[in-house]
Amino acid sequence: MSTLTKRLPAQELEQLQLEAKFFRGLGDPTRLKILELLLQRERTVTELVKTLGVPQGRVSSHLACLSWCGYVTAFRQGRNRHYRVADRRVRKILELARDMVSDNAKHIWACTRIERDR
Amino acid sequence: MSTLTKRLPAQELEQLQLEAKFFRGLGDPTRLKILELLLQRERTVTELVKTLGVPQGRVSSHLACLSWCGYVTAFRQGRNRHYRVADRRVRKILELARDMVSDNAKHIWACTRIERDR
DNA sequence: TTATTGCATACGCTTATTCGTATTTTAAGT
DNA sequence: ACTTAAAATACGAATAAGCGTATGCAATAA
Repeated sequence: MSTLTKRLPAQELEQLQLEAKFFRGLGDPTRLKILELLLQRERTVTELVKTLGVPQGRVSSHLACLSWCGYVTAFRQGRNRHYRVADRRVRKILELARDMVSDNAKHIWACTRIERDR
Repeated sequence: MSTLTKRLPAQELEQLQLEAKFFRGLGDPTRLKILELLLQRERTVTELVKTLGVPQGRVSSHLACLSWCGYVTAFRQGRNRHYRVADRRVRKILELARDMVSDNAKHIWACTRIERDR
């Protein structure tokens, strides 16, 4: 638990923790790839599993995570559960990030405080 | 290491990993608070330490992280090292996120796949 | 109702990330 | 050159997050 806890008003702290958690939702390559696929078109879990080549359980977990953070929504249709991107802002935020990353790729790559191969 | 490794072209995988890492750079409340302070105005490490109430070493580490990701830049002036936000897009991305978070606060809070009190 | 398909969740393990604390490096000021 | 303020880095301990595997659950179809 961060030392911030002791210095910031509870409400502000909570807001920061929430935002941090929100960003961590985007901090995994599999989840980013899922979002990319869902930005193309809505998909079922099974479709994602097939495309990604990642075990079904893990895909579901990642989807749960994305859903909690508000990046995607889901609905049932027949036997399947369809996922789609929840919000226009998702595309915006990803584009902004991609922009910045391409400007700073070498730097980020060199950073040792966050591991790379994940 | 994610299973994606085996299914994606190396270059695309690397791009995703880079972006994920980039977002994880924003995935800590202390770093978000630092950015918030730097968006107000440029500051030295010592000033940040005083304001945050966080040990100096840790502030420096977080700054290093933010710097590698391209969120901040620094320059020396006299004895001090001044940090500032590197890019207009930083403010944009944070505002976008704050927007989305305020729409989804309850959901994010309930997510158990990412811990909250950090 | 039973079987089956599609999806969500659980659990132990491994790997990342942060923290606390201490130490080292850097370079300005004397 | 020497001192010292300012900042960066190191290291072990603690916590978080991801993975593989297995199991549970729900709803449709038989």
